[in-house]
Amino acid sequence: MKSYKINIRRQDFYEMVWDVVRMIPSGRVTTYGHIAEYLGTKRAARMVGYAMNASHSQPTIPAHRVVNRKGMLTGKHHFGSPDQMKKLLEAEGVQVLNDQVVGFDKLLWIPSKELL
DNA sequence: CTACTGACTCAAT
DNA sequence: GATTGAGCCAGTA
Repeated sequence: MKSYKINIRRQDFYEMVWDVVRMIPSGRVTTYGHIAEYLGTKRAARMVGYAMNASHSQPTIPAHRVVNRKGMLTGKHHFGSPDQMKKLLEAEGVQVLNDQVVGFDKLLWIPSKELL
């Protein structure tokens, strides 16, 4: 694990986000806000989503495991197909109902707590 | 350089 | 409790 929280300003923001997302265990999900918080800037939740948009070049980024704080699949439309995200989640054992993660509170994976 | 936008979140009404 | 407005940072026009 790298020591973040200090170099955060812009340069490797995307890389850090990607690293965190890559660490998300299969069958678990996390939120933009938690990732941003882990990176130090809690208010950079939007940037996390922005980084996700740039993760298209990074096939190893399970962006489907990243949802908003309510567990809603807000970014599903940015996948190839709107059903892609749901499909990927279900393939990992995550139930998705009405664009929302079922049992989101249980499946929530917080980097700063789970990873430590 | 200023303005607008966005896979977000929080606070106030 | 649902809806609305403002704050936030980075990228693009």
